[in-house]
Amino acid sequence: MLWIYYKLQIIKYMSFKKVRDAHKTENTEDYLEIIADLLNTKGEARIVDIASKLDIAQATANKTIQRLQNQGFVKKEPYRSIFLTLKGQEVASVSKKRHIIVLTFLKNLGLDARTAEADAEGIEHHVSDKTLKKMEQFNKKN
Amino acid sequence: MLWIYYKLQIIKYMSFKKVRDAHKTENTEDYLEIIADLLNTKGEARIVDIASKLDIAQATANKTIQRLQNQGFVKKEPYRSIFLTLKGQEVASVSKKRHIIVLTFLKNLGLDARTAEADAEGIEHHVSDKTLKKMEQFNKKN
DNA sequence: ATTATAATATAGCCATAGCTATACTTTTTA
DNA sequence: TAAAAAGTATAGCTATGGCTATATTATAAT
Repeated sequence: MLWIYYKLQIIKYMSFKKVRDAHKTENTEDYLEIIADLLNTKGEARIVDIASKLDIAQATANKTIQRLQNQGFVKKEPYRSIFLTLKGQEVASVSKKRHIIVLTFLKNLGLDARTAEADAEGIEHHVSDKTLKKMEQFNKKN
Repeated sequence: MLWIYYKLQIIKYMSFKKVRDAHKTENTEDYLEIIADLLNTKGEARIVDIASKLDIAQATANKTIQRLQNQGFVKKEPYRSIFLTLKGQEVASVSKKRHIIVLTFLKNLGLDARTAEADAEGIEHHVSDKTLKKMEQFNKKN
C-alpha cells in the first residue's frame, strides 16, 4: 500500500501550482464582484467605494482598476465611474454564484453568519467545481 | 430586515483584510509543512526537494528559504540542508493538523482523493478555528 | 585526484499589491 | 460664482514571489 501513499504525495504537491493560479485571479474576482454589487445597489461603482469595501488605500484601488481595464474586465473614463465589460460581467456572475454556495454551505454546517462570511471570502476562490457540487448537494439536504 | 442585509455587507467586506493576512502566511506555512515532511521521510530537507514539490525554480525556493531564516522559522548553513526552529516547528505542526482535518472533511463530503487533496491545499489557509471545529464534528459523524 | 554532475547561491529581471504624499479634477457648499 | 471638500490620478517607495542566467560549492564518478 506504499504506492498509494506516494501517489497521494504526488497529487498533493501537484496542487500547489493550482493554488498559485487561483491567487492570481482571486483579487480580480473580488474587485469584479464588488463592482457588480455597487452597480446593483448604488447604480454606479467608484474608486472610493471599492477602496472602502476592501479596506485599502484609494491609490491601490486605482492602480488595480487600471490593470483590470488593461485586461479587459472593466471600462472607465478618467475621474468617472467604472463599468464592467461582458468579460467582467461573466467573471462577476460566476464568482457571486460560487460565493453564495460556499456561504450557504458554511451556514448549513452550523456556523454563524459572521464566521461563514469571513471564511467564505477566503475559501470561495479555492473550491473546484466538483467540491462546489458536493456543497450544493449538502445545501439541498439541509 | 434591511439592517440585517447591511450588517452582513459590513461583515462581508471586513473579511477581505483577513484573507489578505492569510495570504501572507500561506506560503510560509506551505514551506514549513513541506520541510517537516521531508525531515520525517528523508531525514533532511534540501532546496531541490522543496522546489520540486512546489514545482518552482530552485532560485525561488532559495530566496524564500532566506526570508524564512530571516524571520526565524528556519536555520541553515550555506550549501547545507534546512532545519526548523522551534517557531517553525510549531507553525508546521498546526498547519499539518489543519490540513488533515480539511482533507478528511472533503473526503467525507464525498470527494475523490485527488480533488480533496487539491482543494484542501487551497482551503486550509482560509479556515477559521470555528469552521475547523465544525469540520471535525462532521468528520466524527462520518 | 581530477573531472563531471548536482546542488546552491546570487544577480537581475518582471508583475502584483500594498503604502504615503502630492497633484489635479469634479462636485458641493457657502 | 468662488472656495472648500471630495474624489481621482500619479509618482515613488516596499515586500513578495515568480523567472532565467550565471557563478560557486559539494558530491559522485572515473
